[in-house]
Amino acid sequence: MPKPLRDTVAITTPHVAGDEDIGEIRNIVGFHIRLAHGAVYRHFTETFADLDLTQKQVSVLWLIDDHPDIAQTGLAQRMRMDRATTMAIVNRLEAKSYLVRRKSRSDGRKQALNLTDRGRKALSMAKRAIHQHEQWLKSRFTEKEVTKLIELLARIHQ
Amino acid sequence: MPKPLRDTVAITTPHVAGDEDIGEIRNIVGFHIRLAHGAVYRHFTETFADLDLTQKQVSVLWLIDDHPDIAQTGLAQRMRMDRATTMAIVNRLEAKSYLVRRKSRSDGRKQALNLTDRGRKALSMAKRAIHQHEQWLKSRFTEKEVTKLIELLARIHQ
DNA sequence: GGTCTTTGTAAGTTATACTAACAATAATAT
DNA sequence: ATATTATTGTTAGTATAACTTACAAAGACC
Repeated sequence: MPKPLRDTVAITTPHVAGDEDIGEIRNIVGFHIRLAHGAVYRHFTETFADLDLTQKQVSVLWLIDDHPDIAQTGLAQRMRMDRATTMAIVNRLEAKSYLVRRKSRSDGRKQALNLTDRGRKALSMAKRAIHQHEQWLKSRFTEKEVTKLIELLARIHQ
Repeated sequence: MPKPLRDTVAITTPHVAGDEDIGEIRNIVGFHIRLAHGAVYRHFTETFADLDLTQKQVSVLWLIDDHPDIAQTGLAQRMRMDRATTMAIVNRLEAKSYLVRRKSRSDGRKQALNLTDRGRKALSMAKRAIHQHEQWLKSRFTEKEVTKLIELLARIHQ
C-alpha cells in the first residue's frame, strides 16, 4: 500500500497562486472529478497511515460488516469492481486475518465472507479515522451542500 | 493502458435492483466520490479505446498545449502529482512522439515541454472524444447543476 | 445426461502513485 | 567569491488497482 505522503505532498505539489490557471480544461467536469478524487485519496492515505488500510480495503470491510455472508460477486457489484480486482483485495484482507472465506452452503460456487474479530476491530478504528477524514472533507461545505453533492455524485454512479 | 471494458463491465458489475442498499456507508462523501470517479474513469476508457490515451495523458497533453514550454514541475503542480509520477507520464507521451523535451534556456535544470505535430493532432482528436464523454456525463444534469457540481468539486481540490 | 452460466481462481499486463537516492544547476548565505 | 542549500530531473524499486484470458467446480436449464 502507498506510504503516507505528509510533507512530501506539500513540497512537491504546493498550492501556489496561479495554479488555478489551467486553461479551458477547467470547464471539463471529468477533470474536476479526477482532481477531487486525487485530493480525497491523498488525504485519506495520510489519515490512514498508521492503520495500513486503503480506501478500497476499508470499503470492503465495511460492506462485509453490513452484509454478513456476502459473496465476492456481491461485493464486486456493490463496489463496481470486477471479480479479479475483488479477489486481489479480499486476498490482502484475508492475509491480514481481517476476514475469512467459507464455502457457502446454499451455493457451492460461492464463498461466504465474514469479518474476524481482528477485522471488526480494524473496521471500528477505521470508522473513527473515516469520521475525521469526512470532517476535513465536509468542513468546506454547508450541510445542504453536502446533501446536494452526494445527490449529484450518486447520479453519476447510479 | 487499460483495455476497453465494454461488455465486461455490464457482465461483471450489472446494476441490479438492490444495489442501492449499501448501508450506512452511503452517507460518506468520500465513498461517493470514489464510485463516481470509477464510473467516469470506466466510461472514459471506453470512449478512448481507439485513441490509446488515458485521462492523465490527455490532461497532460492539454496542459502542455495551453502552456507551451511548461516544465515538468509546473505540470506536477497543476495536476497535483509528484515529480516521479509526472516523469512516467511524460516518458510515455515522449515515446509516442507526442511531445519533446528541450533544455530550458532560462533555467538549465528545467526541461521545456512542447507538443509535436503528432501530439497536437492526437490532442485534437482527444478533445472531440472528451466532448462526447462530457455529454454522457452532463446528460444527467441541468446546466445549473453542472456549474454547481464543478464549483463544489473545485472546493475540494482547491 | 448434456449444455450453458455463474463463481472463484490464477497468471500476466498496464497505469499510476509513491519512496529514496543521485547528479546537475541555481539561489543563497557567509 | 566560495560554500552551502534548494530545486529539478532522473532512475530504480515497491505497492495498489484495474484490467485480460483461461480454467475448474458447481448450479441451472433443457
